[in-house]
Amino acid sequence: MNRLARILREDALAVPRERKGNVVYHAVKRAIILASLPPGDALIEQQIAGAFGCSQGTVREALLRLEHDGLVIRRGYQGTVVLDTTPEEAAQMARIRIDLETRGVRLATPAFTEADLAGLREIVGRMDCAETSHDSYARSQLDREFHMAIFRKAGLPALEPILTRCSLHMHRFTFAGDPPAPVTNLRSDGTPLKSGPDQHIEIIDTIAAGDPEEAAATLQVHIDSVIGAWSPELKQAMARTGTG
Amino acid sequence: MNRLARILREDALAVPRERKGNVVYHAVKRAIILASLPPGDALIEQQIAGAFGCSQGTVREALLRLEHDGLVIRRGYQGTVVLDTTPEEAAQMARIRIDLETRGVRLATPAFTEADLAGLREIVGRMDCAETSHDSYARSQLDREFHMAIFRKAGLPALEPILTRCSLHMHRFTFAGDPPAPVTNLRSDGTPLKSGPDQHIEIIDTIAAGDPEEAAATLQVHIDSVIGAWSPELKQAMARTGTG
DNA sequence: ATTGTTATCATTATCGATATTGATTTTAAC
DNA sequence: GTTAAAATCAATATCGATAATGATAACAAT
Repeated sequence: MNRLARILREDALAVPRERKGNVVYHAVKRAIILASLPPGDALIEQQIAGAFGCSQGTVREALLRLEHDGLVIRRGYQGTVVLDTTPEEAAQMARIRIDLETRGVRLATPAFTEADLAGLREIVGRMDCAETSHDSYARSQLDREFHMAIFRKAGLPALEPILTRCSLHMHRFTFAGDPPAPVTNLRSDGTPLKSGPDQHIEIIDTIAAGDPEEAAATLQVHIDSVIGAWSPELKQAMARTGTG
Repeated sequence: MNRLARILREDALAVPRERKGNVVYHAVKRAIILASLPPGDALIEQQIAGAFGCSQGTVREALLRLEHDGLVIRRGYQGTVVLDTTPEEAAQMARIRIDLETRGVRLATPAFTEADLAGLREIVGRMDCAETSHDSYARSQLDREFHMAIFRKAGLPALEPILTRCSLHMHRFTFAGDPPAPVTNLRSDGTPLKSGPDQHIEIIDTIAAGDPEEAAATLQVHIDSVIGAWSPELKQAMARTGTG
C-alpha cells in the first residue's frame, strides 16, 4: 500500500464513514439527552425511517441500541417510548460510576503509555473545540469518551457498558436541569475548583505521574464536581439512598 | 369476549407464545452460559439463521440483545464473538450487585403486597422444579428472575439492566468452574447455612416481616454464599480489587 | 524478495414487501 | 343497554434478496 493510500486510510478511520444505523442512533440519542424528545414520547419505526430516508430495519437496530442505553423501552408491537431518569437513579448511577472509575484508574495507571496519554490529550482538544462552538452534546459525548478511554486501560471490558450507561444518565440528568446547571467552579466548601477542561488535563497529568492513588483521588474530585452542579433535589436523593 | 376466551388469553399471557427472536436469544444465551459456546467462538448470523430456520435479521436482533448482556461483542462485517468473564470482572460485578440489591430491598420492602410475595413464592416453586429436573440453567434463570422481582419493587427501572448484567455474569462465572462449584452449605467460619431454596424462602419471610434492614442483611448473606462457592482464584480477585 | 494491486470470499448492513400482533372501533345478538 | 364477535387499523416482526464491507489470497511489478 502506498503512502498516500495509507494516509487517506488513517484519515478515513479518524472520521469513519457513518453507516445509516449509526446516524439514526446518534441523532435520536442526542434528541433524547437534550430533551427534544421528552420522556413518554413515542418513537415509531416507520416514521423515523421516513425522516432519515432509511428502512425500518435500520431504525430498529438504532432503537435496540437505545434500549441498551436505557433511554427507551420497546414494547413489542406497541411502539417504543422514551424513558425518564429519576433523581434516585441518577444518584445510584453516580455511586456506581465513582466506584468503577476510581477502581478502574488504579488498575489502568501502570498500563498507560505515552501514546495513550496523547490520545487522551487529543480528546480534551476536541472537547475544547466543542466548548467554543457551544455544542454541549458533543462535549458530553467527548467527556464520556475521555473517561471510557481511561477505564478501557483497566482491562475490564465486561464492565465498560455499565460505566457508559451510568455516565450517560448522569449527563442526561445534568442537561435535564431547567435551566441546565452550569459547571460549578467551587467545591462545596467554597474552595475554588479547576474548570472542566483543566480538570481533565489534571487527570492526565496525575496518570502520567504514575501514582494510582493520586489518580483515583483526582478522578473522584472531578466526578464529585459534576454532582456538585446537580440540583438540591438530586443531592437529597443521593443522601436519601445513602453514601456507603 | 366470552369467559373461555378470556381464560385462554390469560393463559397465553402467562406462557407467552415465543417469538422466534426470543427463541434464538435464549438458546444462544444458554449455550454461552453453560459454556457450550466458549469465549472466542464466532457466531455467524447466516449459520444461526439456518440452524433455527429463521432469517438473518431475526438472528441479528438476538445477537444485539446478547451484546447488551455483555456476552458477545459484535464487530461490524467481521462477525460476532463470544466474550469472556474474567475473575476481576466477576468480582466487581459482585460488588455492584450487593450494593444495588441491598439498597434496592430497603426501598422495596415497604412496597411489597401479599400478591407480590405470592409471586416470589411461585418463582421459588419453579426453582424447586428446575432443581429436581437438574436443569441448572433454568434454575439460574429463575434465580435472576427472583432477585429482579424484588429489585423491581424498588422503583429504579434504569438500574435493572445493570443488575441483570451483574447477576448474569456472576452465574456464568459460577458455571465456568471445572467442575462447577457446588452450592456451599457452610459459611466461611463453618457455620451451617441454609440451602439455596431455603435462603430464598428466608428472604421472602424477612421482606414479609417488613424490616428493611433485616431484609438487606438476609439478602447480603445470600449473595455472599454464592460468592463463597467461587474458586480461590476469584476470591483472590475480590480481595485484590478491594472490599470498599 | 518485497511491495503494491487485484480478485475473491465470507460476512454483515440495508432494503422493500409481507405476516403477525394487539388495541380500538364497529356491528350484531340477546 | 350490555355483552360478545367481527372488522379495522397502526404498529412491529419476519422474510428473502441485494449492496457494502473488510480480510485474505493470489498475482504482478519492480
